[in-house]
Amino acid sequence: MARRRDLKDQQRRLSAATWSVLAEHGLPGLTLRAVAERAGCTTGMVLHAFADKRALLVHARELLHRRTGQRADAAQSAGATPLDALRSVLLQAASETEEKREEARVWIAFLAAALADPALADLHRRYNRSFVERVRGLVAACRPEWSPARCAATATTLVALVEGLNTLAAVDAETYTDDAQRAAIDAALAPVRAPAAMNAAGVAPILR
Amino acid sequence: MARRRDLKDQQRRLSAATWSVLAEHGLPGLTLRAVAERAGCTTGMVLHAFADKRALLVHARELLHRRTGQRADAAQSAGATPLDALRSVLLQAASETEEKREEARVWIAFLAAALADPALADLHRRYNRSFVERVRGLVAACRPEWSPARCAATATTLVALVEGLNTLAAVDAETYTDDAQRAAIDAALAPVRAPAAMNAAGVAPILR
DNA sequence: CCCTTCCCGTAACAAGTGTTACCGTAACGG
DNA sequence: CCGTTACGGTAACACTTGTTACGGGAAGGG
Repeated sequence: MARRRDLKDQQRRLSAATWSVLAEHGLPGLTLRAVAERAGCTTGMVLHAFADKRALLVHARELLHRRTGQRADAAQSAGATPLDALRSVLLQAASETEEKREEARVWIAFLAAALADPALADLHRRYNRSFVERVRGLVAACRPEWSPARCAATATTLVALVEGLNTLAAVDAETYTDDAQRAAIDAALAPVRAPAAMNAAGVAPILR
Repeated sequence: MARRRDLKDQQRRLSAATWSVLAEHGLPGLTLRAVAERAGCTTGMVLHAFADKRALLVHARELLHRRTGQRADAAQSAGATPLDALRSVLLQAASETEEKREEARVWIAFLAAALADPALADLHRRYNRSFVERVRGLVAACRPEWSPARCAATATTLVALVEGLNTLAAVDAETYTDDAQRAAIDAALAPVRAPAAMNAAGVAPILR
């Protein structure tokens, strides 16, 4: 026995290198050699830590979800009221900072890769649904009188808005500034905030 | 002089083939040979119609925008009232049908390519801004009393929602059904529909 | 009918890809 | 202090990529 390695740590480091390459050179620039160089090793070492390029992508995708999930956990538990928690979770998931915008670029690259790789597509679906589920729970906590269907619909809407903001801010940060994103999220939260929504006639109905 | 060709038509056909390949095999599967095969010709012919692979991508992106723009024009002019027009434009831009979801996949692939190609990124920004501008005009027509800033903010929000719906529906059509998308858009249109929005305290302020 | 003129398919090219096998080497156990 | 063993770097592999050069052949004009 000699010279044991920390496989988990290597995989973590290589996943981080994958994010970095994706953020800088996009999906077409993601080669094993680029990842290796970014991680400060060789392609041989990469394929000793992962069986495949796909395995590397899958692991990097999983780790990205875990990271964003932990951040969402923190934001959620930091909110005093359910509404605060919901707002924090949504804002934190959007692209306020340049770092977040970089993460959005990585997310888009993974999404594009998922369109060609069923395994990645499965991950994307699972992770996005867990995010929707988180938001749905928070919406339900904010408005206990709402029907489950209405909570679910609101959650999918909010998630779509946030991911849309991320997607567009990744390429056009000028149009989708952090202020614009905050305003969009607050506007979308209005029905959750208000004691009752208004219909087209201006009458406030009781929605369940 | 002999044997003249219809260059424009060739380019159109090749752009269509590019969309088809992108929708089916994603960005990694977009090779000149795949495009040529889909178009029923050879790579030589492709590179006689376009100087470059990038030129092909740019042209295909431009044509995609023109097509969606024309569809938006039709939806817009079909609406009897400004609100109808706005709603039609947004719904038509979302992914109601499988054909639209395919288009969304193509859009995502172009977006991912834009993250590695400044020319495509420029196109993306320009096209997205023109869409925001279209929506902004319609919002202003719906609510003439709103300030330009409020119209603009509402427009960016609506566009982000629609593109988010497209993005998520492209991979998870089960969660983001056409009904869910319609509900999301209608919910987001509520403030435009209602004569006045409500603030957090439930009081209806006059917003300019 | 021939001849010119322009297409476009063929096929080669060099570069870069993921992947594999191999071997030097560094570190641990005795 | 040395031998063993796993680790990881080297380098080659087969393949695909975008791109280029060239030649056959079809269509039009005279």
